[in-house]
Amino acid sequence: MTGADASLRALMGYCLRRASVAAMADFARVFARHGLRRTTFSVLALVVERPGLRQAQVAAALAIERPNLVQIVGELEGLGLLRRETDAEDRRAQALHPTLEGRRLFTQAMADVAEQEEGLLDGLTPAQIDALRAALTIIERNAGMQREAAHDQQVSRA
Amino acid sequence: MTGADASLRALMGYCLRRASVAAMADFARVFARHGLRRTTFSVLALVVERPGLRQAQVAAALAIERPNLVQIVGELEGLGLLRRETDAEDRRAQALHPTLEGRRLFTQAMADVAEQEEGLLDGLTPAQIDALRAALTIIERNAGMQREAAHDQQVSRA
DNA sequence: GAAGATAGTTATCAGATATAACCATTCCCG
DNA sequence: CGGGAATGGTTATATCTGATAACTATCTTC
Repeated sequence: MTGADASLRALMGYCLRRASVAAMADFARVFARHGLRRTTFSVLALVVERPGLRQAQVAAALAIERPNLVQIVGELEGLGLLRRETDAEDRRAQALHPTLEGRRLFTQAMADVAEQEEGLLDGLTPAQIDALRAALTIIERNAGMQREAAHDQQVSRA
Repeated sequence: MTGADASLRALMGYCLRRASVAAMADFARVFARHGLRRTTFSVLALVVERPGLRQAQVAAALAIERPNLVQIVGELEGLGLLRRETDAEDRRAQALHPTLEGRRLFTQAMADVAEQEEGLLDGLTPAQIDALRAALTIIERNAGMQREAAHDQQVSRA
């Protein structure tokens, strides 16, 4: 019963999702070892890289809906990995700053994640890896553009 | 605020997921135009390609849990796109056969999906596309192997 | 200063996926 | 042959993720 999904394998979307789901399952275990989830890891990464970012900016950068980010940031704050600070210039905004523990834990988690990635990319040359990243970026952009176009259509129809 | 996620972009897993999520959102709209969802489309594809497949075989091929497949097959059956037939050789098993309407609708849906894919892969050469598919296959396999290894560890620990 | 936009929050919901338990049937082996 | 283990399908349920609507507080604009 090998290759029953041959016709689906011809679709890049299918390959993309199967690879993504399989890879995410692996990463989830790595995140869990550090008490994180995929989303909390991503947010922490962003906050460590760019301290002072506001929640809305984090949400936009990671394509997370703001309401969902509230819970994620709350979890990270509860873990003592970051803290919310009301922005002095705009008292509506919450600027996010990593704690020392947040930076420390992120460094460790990122090292683990990188190691996991090595195993995931085993069998690919550096050139192939670069090409893969480039291709994925193009796909993401194309998808976004198609979605926008469809949305525009809807709007103009209205 | 462009490129706030630069350090995450260095992770292939991040690029993979962003691309996958964006692409799936597009495909979902295509599926919906035919009254399908991603999972029902996949199952229908398999049943059209390999009539007579049993549910457990479909579930294994698509990495869907059997309980979840029940609902999916039920939906397709309700739409009149396939029918369940108790297997003569094993009266526990349900062999799945596409209806004429099922084949017809799948052909149309697949054409639409293929067209969507073209747009998604815009800017990639055929060689790049082949390389991408190959890379995704390797990643999926690597991920599966790492998961198995981790699982084996757990088992031997028990 | 009023109207509208924006940041964060709350509550809620929809969807997909995973788990446990159950019945019917088949397989395997003593 | 008979009985226990394994398998196929099903049901019910839990979980987890992401999406939407509506609210408050604050800021912006005119």
